[in-house]
Amino acid sequence: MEELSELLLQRRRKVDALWEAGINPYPNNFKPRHTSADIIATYNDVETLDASDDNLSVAGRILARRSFGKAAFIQLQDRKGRIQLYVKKDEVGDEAFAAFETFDIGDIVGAEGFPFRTKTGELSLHVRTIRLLVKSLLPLPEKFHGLTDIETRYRQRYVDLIVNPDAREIFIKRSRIVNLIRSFMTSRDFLEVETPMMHQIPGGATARPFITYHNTLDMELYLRIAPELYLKRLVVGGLDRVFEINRNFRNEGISVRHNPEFTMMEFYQAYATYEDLMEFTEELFCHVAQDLLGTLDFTNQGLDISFQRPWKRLTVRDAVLEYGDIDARQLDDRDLAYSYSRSIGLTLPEGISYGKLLMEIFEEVAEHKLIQPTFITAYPTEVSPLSRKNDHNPDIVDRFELFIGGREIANAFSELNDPVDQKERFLAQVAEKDKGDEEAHYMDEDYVRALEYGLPPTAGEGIGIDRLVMLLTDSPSIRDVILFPQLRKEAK
RNA sequence: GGGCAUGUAGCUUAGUUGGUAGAGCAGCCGACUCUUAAUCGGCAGGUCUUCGGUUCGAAUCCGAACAUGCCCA
Repeated sequence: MEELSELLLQRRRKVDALWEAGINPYPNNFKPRHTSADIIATYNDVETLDASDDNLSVAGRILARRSFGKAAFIQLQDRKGRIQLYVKKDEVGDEAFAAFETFDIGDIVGAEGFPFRTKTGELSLHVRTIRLLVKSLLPLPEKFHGLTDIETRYRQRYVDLIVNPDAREIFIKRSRIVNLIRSFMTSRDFLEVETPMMHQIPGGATARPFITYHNTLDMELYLRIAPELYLKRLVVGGLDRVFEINRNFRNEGISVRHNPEFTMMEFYQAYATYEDLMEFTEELFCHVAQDLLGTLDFTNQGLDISFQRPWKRLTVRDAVLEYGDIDARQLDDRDLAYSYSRSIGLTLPEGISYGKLLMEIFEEVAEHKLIQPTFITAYPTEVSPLSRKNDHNPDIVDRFELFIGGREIANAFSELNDPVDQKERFLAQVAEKDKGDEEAHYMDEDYVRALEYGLPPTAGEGIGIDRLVMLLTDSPSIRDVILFPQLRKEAK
């Protein structure tokens, strides 16, 4: 038997009393014809409301209540916002008013009435009828401070959404951002597709996968770490421009920038290069920012950020030279570069390859300083097993990553479409895996077979949607832009 | 995985040197027909995250566990 506090028992007794009086506390026969925003939009600028005999109806949750014996104001919240209701005993009748007096903050009600302005000028609904639609059993957080405990905000996001308008606003903006991206892609003649989330061979990224199991097929499956290899199979199949906005899963640490499942848009365009995608990315991001924020200049965590084009472009090497305390002669010499890595506090394996060493140094000295949008190019071939080698220098690939606010936001490259080269790169990855690198790529024979049929020259890109939303909503943690972020089991 | 911090009523919190927990909001009862954190009077609400230790005595000191946050890996 669950022990309930007096507070909770009181609410349950109210429900029992309703059932005993023959009243269903959870009816579903009220259809609101208006929202709070409809009413404000229609009447806010109307001078004289007294003569209005419009009959409006709204439904929503009671957030606050100010009673005066035979009349009361309540604040109602619906999906569009909040509106004040004025309930007067003379207007609704003795019986309905008596019922109204039992309503609690948190209850959901339906009301009909006419618009009017209070003495202080607030547009409100003068209620003719009001009734209970849902009896709430749990008390809401207090009205002034709201819910601030961050753990409860994540665990009980439904409460957060009720009482914190800022939280609601972030998720409304998130939806708009995704819609803007989708319509932009569609307007450029990209086809939206859905590829498998459960992979027999996890591929397309350097990451550890989650493993699951299919009973009937009696086999292990991996939650996808990226859709890349499937999307490129579609380009082989003649779907020359495709995109997918969906979840990826990576079995790695959790931080303010990482959630085990996160949303990525990947897209592939045949007959394009990674340089074309830099232009494309600038256009896409500017389109989204302009529509969402009305500007290309905004702040993120106290930093001024500008999307004004063109965006800076730097090679990995030049970024290290610009932001690190090392000159070209040292950086280009493997042993001197290794010494430098030690001097800045990195402890890397003695035998680390030059490419990996360069990337470690880049991440340490440059990444967090890339505040304004910056395309970093010329990645080492060995850390880019799916990218096309540069025509003039086979040690680097035609790839960029986009950094904004010190965070990686996107990753793109001209695709490796030489099946022989691809097979060799997979074999190199398998060798790394055999040496104990759990993040190294798996061999995917079918993907190589697809390339043997011929992948058109193509460029592709992945954009981290959660991080983009963080950027555009000025959110400090990825958990602020994911409705239900991953947490440990709740303590009892 | 490591370091630091936090955990008190439904929510937001106070709690001094160790002496058996105090408030605001929410709730309940009462008054009030234009409030905006409404106001006024009264009442009730606590296994101080959990387990163990020190002590005559622990919310407070010590240890461990659990959860969360930040930083690092």
